[in-house]
Amino acid sequence: MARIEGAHSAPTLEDVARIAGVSRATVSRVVNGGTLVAAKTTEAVREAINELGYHPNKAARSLVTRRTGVIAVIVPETDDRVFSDPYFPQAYHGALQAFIGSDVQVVLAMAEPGDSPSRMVRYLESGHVDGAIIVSHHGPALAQALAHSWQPVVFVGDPEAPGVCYVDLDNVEAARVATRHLIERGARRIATITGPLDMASARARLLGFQEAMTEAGLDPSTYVEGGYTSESGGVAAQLLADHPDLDGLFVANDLMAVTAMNIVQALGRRVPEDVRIVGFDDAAIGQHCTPPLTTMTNPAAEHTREAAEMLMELLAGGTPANPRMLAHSRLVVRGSA
Amino acid sequence: MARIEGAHSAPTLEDVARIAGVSRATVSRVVNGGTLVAAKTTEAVREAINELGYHPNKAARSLVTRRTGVIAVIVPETDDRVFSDPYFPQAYHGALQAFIGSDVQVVLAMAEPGDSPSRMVRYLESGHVDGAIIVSHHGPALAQALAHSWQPVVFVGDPEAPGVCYVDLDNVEAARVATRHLIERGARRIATITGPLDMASARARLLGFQEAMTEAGLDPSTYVEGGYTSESGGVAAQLLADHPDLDGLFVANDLMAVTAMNIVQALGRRVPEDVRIVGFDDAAIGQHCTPPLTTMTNPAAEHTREAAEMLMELLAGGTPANPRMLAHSRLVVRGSA
DNA sequence: GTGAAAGCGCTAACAC
DNA sequence: GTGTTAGCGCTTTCAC
Repeated sequence: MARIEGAHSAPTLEDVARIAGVSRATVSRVVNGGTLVAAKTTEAVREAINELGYHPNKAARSLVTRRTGVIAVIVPETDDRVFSDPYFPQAYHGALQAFIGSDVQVVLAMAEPGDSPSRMVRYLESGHVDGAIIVSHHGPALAQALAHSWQPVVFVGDPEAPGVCYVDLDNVEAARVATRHLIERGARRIATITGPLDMASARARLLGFQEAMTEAGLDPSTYVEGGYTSESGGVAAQLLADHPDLDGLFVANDLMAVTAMNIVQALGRRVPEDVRIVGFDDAAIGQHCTPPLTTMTNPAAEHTREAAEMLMELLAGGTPANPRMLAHSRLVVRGSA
Repeated sequence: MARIEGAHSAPTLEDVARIAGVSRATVSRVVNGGTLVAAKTTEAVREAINELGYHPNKAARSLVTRRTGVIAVIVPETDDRVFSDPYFPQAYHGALQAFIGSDVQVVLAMAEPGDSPSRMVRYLESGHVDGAIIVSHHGPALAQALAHSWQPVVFVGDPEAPGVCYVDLDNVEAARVATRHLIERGARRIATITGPLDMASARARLLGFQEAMTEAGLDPSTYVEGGYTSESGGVAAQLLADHPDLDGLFVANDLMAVTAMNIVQALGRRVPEDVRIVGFDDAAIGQHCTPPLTTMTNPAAEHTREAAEMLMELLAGGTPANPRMLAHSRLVVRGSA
């Protein structure tokens, strides 16, 4: 390696040690913790460090400690989706908060949904990160692959694989509440636009809808699958074409709900007079449409914060209580129902 | 995966070498490139690798190569801002594209604007990344600090520090074009809402506006500073209060422009009949408002893609042509002017 | 309280 | 073609 002497390579422990007149071991002690070292020695080392602008080499350190100090929030969605659904920033923010002050770095990794689980497992095992929080996974494949690995991983949302840590919301109950609200407001011919049915949350919300409908003696069979994206709310047109007498709509997230509402209105129905609509997630976008969207809260940041706690336990060698279910989602009544 | 040896530590080169009956060096050769190794040896090594589920240890590798294989897109803005302005996803996406297939990982790092430049320099020197693309910096402090470091870094937007690589748009010219369009459409009493004036792009757009106004013999002095955020478009109210006869408005980005348009309309003016508005960035949000927003394009993805190319040159030890100015911004005429 | 010394897993000369 | 041999910069027993 043609590393010319005199060329500025970063200062090492060795350099600091020489200048401070101590051994590498001592410098190392000062850098990590500083106890068990004489005050004046510490002082001398500190000075040398400043003088040199010394900075520990991460690679060398993590080679021996087997820790990188980085955890990832992994979102198996395309980046444009991650950036267009306000759920994700909230989720990311929660993880960030949990690690504030703890000098671990939190990176956001977006994976294409097409990516094989093995590609993600490989990423996790590649040594870039110490552990991960997985948000918005589709199907059990990834979790199953991870279950056999020894990677510290926590899912947000039911991983559908035994032994894998996760935190979740009671989506079934939340959907029931939303649907009952529609019914209370007088809706009878109610449909739901679901999320992608390869996601547990989407299926749970569908189930909750169906339970509430059945419980009220109404027909629970009308639903169409969406994709949690704004555009996929467009299936509302289809719904209305097939069921012109529709008078209630539970939409599995707000992004779709706003689109659906626009379509319903464009098709000449009034909201909420003709069609009542309840969304899910309590996204900001729902506050600014006309009428404002009635919705269910979905504390994404709390989820990831909780997941981060579990991950820290895992990282510390512990076995966190699993799963961790969050307090129920709340109904936010605004104008659309 | 037959992980024997009680304690499951990950398999190493050594393990592979032993099983394949070759030396560590040979395994290393196979792992990196594979040339200069006999076909059958390669084969044997490959088998051993699969059998063991071997995966190179990143820390060990980067300790010797002095490369991490990670580059960062650094955005010195709060995460909520990064997630609310569509400019950033585009910028990030461009960087991602540039590195497709090149097995370097691109991480998105958001730094609080309050962060001292030294904190960011420290991050860059910490060894987590090989280099960085800086997007949306405020003021020259960071670039100046970086200029004295030997970190490979490319800025998007004028760093205002000599010797620092960057790519930029001709914001002055773009603002001129936007302003002239307003004038052509009959506006005479025109104001501008600028971006944060600690950013070079904001000042350049202000300058372009003033030049175009002066050139047309109009009063160039009416402007108010915004923050490139949606809320900061609210300064339009102030502007209209102070200048009730305003008939044209150049807004330095679309987020602010849409807010400004709403306010203008709420205050009883028609757009574009009473007040003509031109925005900047060509964000999707501008297409969905009423009337659709006339705006200037801002190819964020191209910028970062270009920046990524420069960064690769830097990383390869080259000296890229600097700065790199992108093709001009284009006027997109829609309904608001 | 401090130093000496042994690696962590890998790459890259340099021999053969 | 392949093996041998030095380290990369750090942490961490284990003596002293």
